[in-house]
Amino acid sequence: MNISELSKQSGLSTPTIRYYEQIKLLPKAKRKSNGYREYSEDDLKQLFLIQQAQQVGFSLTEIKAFLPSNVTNWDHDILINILESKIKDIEDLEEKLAISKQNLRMMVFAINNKPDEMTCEENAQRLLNLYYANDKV
Amino acid sequence: MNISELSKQSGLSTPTIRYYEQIKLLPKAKRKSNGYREYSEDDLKQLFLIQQAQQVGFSLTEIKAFLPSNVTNWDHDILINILESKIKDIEDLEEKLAISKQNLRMMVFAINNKPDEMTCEENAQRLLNLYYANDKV
DNA sequence: TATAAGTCTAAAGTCAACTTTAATGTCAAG
DNA sequence: CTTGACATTAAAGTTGACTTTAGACTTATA
Repeated sequence: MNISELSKQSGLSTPTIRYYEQIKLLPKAKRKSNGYREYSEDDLKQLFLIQQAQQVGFSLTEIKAFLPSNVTNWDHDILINILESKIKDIEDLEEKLAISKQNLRMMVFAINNKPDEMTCEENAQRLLNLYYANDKV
Repeated sequence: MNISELSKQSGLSTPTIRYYEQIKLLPKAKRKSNGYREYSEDDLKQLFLIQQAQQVGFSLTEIKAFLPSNVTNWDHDILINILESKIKDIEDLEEKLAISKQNLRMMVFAINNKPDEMTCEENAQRLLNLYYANDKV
């Protein structure tokens, strides 16, 4: 398929796809006789993979390290270590998310239950303290 | 406390703290007679709050919107909506994290269980397909 | 066959989130 | 009373991840 088709299917713009090739996040694309890039389903899969990793907070440089295509030459033990440290990163992030969610819920609660005689400023102070109390847990 | 003390306790550099003031993520700091900024525990709490929100993927602009200090003038219903949409964002992210973790685990598994007769290239292809299969679930 | 739509490249521009630089002022220790 | 650590500002520079621009070529449509 042409680049615009890959763009449509992946949801990434054509310049982004070319940019990914440039920074070696995608292999150099095969070219048709006219010079146009030619893509396969595998490229599409790889773009999905990249987007997914990106959404959970990995930088493009980090992603490069564990793309299957880059993985083939690697020492298996090192690779497994990288992967497991990524899993650990995700688990750390999951914990942080849980805390943040808790904080946001507390905020909603505090706003819904502001004592009538409290000013907005006092309530803001109260919120900050609620947050902080939770951070320390 | 002085800016360097706040820096130490918050883990943010002093230029970052000044930058946050500039973009109004922190209120204009009180000044001592010599012009030095003077900070309180509340500022520290706010910096922790900011860092936490940032770690879970909110931009500084987004964070500004739901800082207690900016929240005081807001319409409660709008604010509650913002907060609940943030909670929703976190829950979406949690789902993505779970999928990614699953994918990474699959990758570890695939690497540990590469059939002996398979080349690295074939295994890379196999990995990509495993990922993709999982994305589609 | 002209015109629009798609592709190419290289290079420059953008935006967020900082960091660095430069020039100057203040304070604490020897 | 000077030296070194800390403070101030405004402005410029950096990095990551793209996007936009410009000029040229190709392909599909009226």
